[in-house]
Amino acid sequence: MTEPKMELNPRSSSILEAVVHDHIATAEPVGSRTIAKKYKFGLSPATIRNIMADLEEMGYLSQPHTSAGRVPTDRAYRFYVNHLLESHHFPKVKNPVVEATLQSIHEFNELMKETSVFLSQLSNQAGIVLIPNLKKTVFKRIEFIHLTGSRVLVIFVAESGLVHKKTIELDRPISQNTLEKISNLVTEQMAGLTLQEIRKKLVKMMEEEKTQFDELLNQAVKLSQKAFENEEGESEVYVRGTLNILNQPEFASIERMKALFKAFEEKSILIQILDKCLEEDQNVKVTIGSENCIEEMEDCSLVTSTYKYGNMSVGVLGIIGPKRMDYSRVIPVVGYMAKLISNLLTNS
Amino acid sequence: MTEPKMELNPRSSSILEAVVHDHIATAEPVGSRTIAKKYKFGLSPATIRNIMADLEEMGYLSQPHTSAGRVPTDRAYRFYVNHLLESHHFPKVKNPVVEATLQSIHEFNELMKETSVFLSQLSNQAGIVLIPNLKKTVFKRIEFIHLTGSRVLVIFVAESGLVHKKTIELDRPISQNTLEKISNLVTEQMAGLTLQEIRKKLVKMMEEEKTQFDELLNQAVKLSQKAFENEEGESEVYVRGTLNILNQPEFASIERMKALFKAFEEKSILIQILDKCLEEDQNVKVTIGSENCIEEMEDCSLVTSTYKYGNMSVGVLGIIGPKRMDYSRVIPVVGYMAKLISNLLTNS
DNA sequence: GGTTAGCACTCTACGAAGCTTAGTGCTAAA
DNA sequence: TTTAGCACTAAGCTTCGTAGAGTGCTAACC
Repeated sequence: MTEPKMELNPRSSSILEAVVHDHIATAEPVGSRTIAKKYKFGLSPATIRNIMADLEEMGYLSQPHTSAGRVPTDRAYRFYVNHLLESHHFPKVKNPVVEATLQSIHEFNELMKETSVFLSQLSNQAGIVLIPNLKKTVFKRIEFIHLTGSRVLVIFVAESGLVHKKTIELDRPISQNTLEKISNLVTEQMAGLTLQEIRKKLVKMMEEEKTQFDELLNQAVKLSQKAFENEEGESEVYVRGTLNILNQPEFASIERMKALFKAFEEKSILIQILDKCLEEDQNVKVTIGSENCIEEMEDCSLVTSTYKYGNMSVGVLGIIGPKRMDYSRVIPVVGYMAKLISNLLTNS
Repeated sequence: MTEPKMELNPRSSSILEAVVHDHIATAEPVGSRTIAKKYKFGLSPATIRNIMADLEEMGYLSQPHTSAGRVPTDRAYRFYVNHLLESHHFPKVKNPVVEATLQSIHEFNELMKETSVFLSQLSNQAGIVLIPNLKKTVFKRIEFIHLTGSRVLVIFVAESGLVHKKTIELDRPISQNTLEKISNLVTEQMAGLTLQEIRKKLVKMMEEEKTQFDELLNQAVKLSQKAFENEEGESEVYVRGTLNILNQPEFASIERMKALFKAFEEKSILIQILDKCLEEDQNVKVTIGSENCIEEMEDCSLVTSTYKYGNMSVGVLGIIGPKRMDYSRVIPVVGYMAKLISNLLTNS
């Protein structure tokens, strides 16, 4: 579906807005009489019927059945979001409690978990946060800690405050003392680099190491290799407040619900969608219904925004709810939270 | 409700078993005709009706309405689990794929997450795992790592392999170098102790420190205090495979579902129940319906077992599903997984 | 005395019929 | 171009009747 060539004239556009607006409020198909009564266009139901018939022909509205009112299509929501919502009419969002609470959390993952909770509470939808994966990370420290036997815990600390841990298994035990030296050595070499740069550097170090044999360096390279292998893909996502969605009338049917919860349980689906948002890196992005290409979620919309560490977008946060959501309330919430988190990450 | 004084005679008992068995299989109220036909007692429906009426009087069966068949009560399930299931008839559970997969996971939390997935898959119910909290932990290393400014990452490593992290904020920055020394000092002092013992030791060290002033020791004590404060209560629980429960006919009603998912989202409810299981520390424990005292879960049963590190029970794993579940299949699964995890934790 | 056949009774589930209601499309007049 | 009017449609609700499953009770049977 492409945008229709034919422009909507102002009157049709207003009617469409009214239909979308009313449907968002009531969750019911909207009839011509309702529009005529509630919204003072000075037109009779008959006229509005004609216009609605036109809008249906153009693909903006559809009828569940012959004698029902009209329901907005995905295209209608898209038009509504792109052309009818005016950002200067958005309510200002500012919540001191949220700000204070988030400021008091020092642990990165805790911060993000709490963020997803607030997103869901402020929007009355489900809140989602995609945690930065290591690809986007500039490392600050790499720490090796001895566990049991030849098992070693690796702690990655990113400049952004993100902490990631991993366990690796060696051929033979290494003492905590040596591990400390290695930690410092590796950190010295790798601090300030991204995963990709570290990979390159590792190759280079291996070659150097061949010429000038150094036991410690040798071990350091080996450990780093184990530490950094298989570490690109891992993304994590927090979803909170899914109950909010359950309360929406459109998910009263068990089958819909199941499909949706399947998508939530299979986090990989969500990650896939959110990764796409991260790549596109828009301010606040709205993905409506089937635009997200996941069958289970064709009744849902996402409102997302990337959040930044410094100048780099490192993750995505937002909300997920039925297509029929109050975009004018939700969009500023997501924008607000993204800015808030970006500030918190960058200035701390 | 206490156990009834009056013993069930063998015939009533068999009939009760048949009713429970059939209801588990069909999810429908069970009538006298069904029992007479499917289970060859050599009795007519009328006789069975009489017996079922007796069983109802004794509180083992109930009727949804006058002309429906009978449904087992909680007491019936309890009797079934306690007296009618014979563990030597349980199917043997052994799954090489599960064993191999779990063996290959080195990270504690990953291991537990995967365990909850396997629990759900093997039982066709929702799998749950309660992670050990620090109360039950014997510490092995405590590591302080410098983050940004005066922020310090604390890594707790338990003997069991459990790794817990936390961020603390100091009055003023401390260099990584000093932190390393403090890490070693604190580890030296605290290794092998439990949280409670560490608390005691900290008080003692504070007093000592007053008499013989030592800058490093001073800092170490301060950091430890911050690290160990507010760390008792935190429990974590993994729930996987909730979709399995959605497919059970008794949760076809939206309202039931919502109640259940509310309980799942509010992890604190689950933690409360599981903590109780941990205290009681039975082998495999079955909690039926209203026995768990949580209104939202009165249609559910839990089958749980503690898992051990060495001789100490440190956590709980199990499954959660409708009361009407196949206990004879589920109980051995939980037992198997508990043993498997205990072995993995202890011998590694 | 326990067991069973028979029968009246009860309640639910299901479907058809009928009514109401919301909303449409079309036509003809303003 | 707009509007009033009207015929039409489909869904939802209610009512009613029926079929079916299952019970409890009684009386007969072994």
